[in-house]
Amino acid sequence: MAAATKERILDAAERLFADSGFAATSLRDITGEADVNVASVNYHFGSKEALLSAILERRFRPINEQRIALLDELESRAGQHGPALEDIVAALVGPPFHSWTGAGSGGPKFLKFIGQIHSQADEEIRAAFVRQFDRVLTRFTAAFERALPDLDAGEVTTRVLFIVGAMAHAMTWGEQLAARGPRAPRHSDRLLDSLISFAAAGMAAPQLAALHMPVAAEGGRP
Amino acid sequence: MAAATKERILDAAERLFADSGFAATSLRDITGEADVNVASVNYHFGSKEALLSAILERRFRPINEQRIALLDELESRAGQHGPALEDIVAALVGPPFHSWTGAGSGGPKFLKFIGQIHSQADEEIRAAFVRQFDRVLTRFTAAFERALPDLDAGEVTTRVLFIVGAMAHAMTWGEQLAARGPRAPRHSDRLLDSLISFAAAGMAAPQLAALHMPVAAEGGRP
DNA sequence: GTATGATTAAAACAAGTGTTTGACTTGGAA
DNA sequence: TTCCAAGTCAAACACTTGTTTTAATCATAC
Repeated sequence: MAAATKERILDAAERLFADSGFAATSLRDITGEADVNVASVNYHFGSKEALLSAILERRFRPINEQRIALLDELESRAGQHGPALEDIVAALVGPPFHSWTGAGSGGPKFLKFIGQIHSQADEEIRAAFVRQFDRVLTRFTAAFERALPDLDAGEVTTRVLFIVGAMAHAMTWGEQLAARGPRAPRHSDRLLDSLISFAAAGMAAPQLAALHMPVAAEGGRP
Repeated sequence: MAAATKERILDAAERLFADSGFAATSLRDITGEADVNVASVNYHFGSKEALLSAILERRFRPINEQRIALLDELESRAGQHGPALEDIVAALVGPPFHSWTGAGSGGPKFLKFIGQIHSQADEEIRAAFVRQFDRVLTRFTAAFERALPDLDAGEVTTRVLFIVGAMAHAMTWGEQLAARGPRAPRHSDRLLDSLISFAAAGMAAPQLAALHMPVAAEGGRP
């Protein structure tokens, strides 16, 4: 019964964190939903924060490993010019989406949870998350830099940030806006296709060469 | 002294909400930072939730009004084809950025606060925010639809969602990633320029006509 | 001057927080 | 059967939460 309890807590917590956020969800909300005793969270995980870490570990590790595996494969197949832009984008944003319909589990709530986490500003949560994501960001930034030699490094990082934000936002709000009738945004596979084509085009946009401040902005930033 | 207290509370709360989120920030954190009594929040605003509403009101109303005013002006100037894509994008994402350096106030923290709010999944907060933003979303979706007649309506809504997400994410995380040395993302004016050119290019991306599932996906979705 | 209404202050409120305790129940191994 | 570690449970822990109360203070009009 031990494993069952742990899993039940993880599932319930993930669901509730997705809906209400980390701080606004109490342990009693979680244990109530999971139908277990309050003390079991601290028995199995140690603390509420550690529970969050466990969720991150369970879900994001496979996702980030898949991202990097996909990128590895793309780069080994590609010629000296590196993989195509769309493929890099797909390797970056695809895994979180596929964890939806993927075998193990997840469910729509997990997409919302990803969106939540990506935008949680709490220092501790952010630290735990950045630790997981940093290697991915570095690898993909490098890949994009090779595919887009006209952009300088800072611009590439900025645009990767845009892509991740677009993804997270769509995940968090997609459900809510699905009620917009004919103007409702797509979701699932179609949403992923939209995101990939949007992000690839955005990535490939020409870099404006200091349009508004032609000279003053050229100096190094402290 | 009354006005001073109210303003001090608003400023402190905005700053702290930006850093830690709504739920994780206590009234005592706020009143401590603002150097006022705990009771003054409930005296001046009525409740913690109402304080958040007051912040939204103070900041987002002018921003959303400016967005729509800019769009009005663009459309009155433009020919029958409507305004240019970049201009629409700029009218959408410019105002929140300019509230940074703009007269009244704001400060960098306000950008982070916007990012927070845009991604808060709490039902009450979201409701208050959507109320403010819905008109903007409708107007801009219509403008984009006219500028991009090849996209269907749902796709336009989806991409507006992407843009808002990219903006919010950059605002929330930009500060954190500014320490990335040569690969640091830009911020302020440069960040806005990057966002506009990224978003306009993404908006103009060709719509994939059900690439991966040519037939099966054509049926209506339940 | 006093009276008056608005603002501030200290203290207390009940409810909820994450966490810990210690007794109780299990399921197998010896 | 006896034993023991693993797990569960109700209860309590100390503390924080948003809110309210009541008294003190303030500015200002009379």
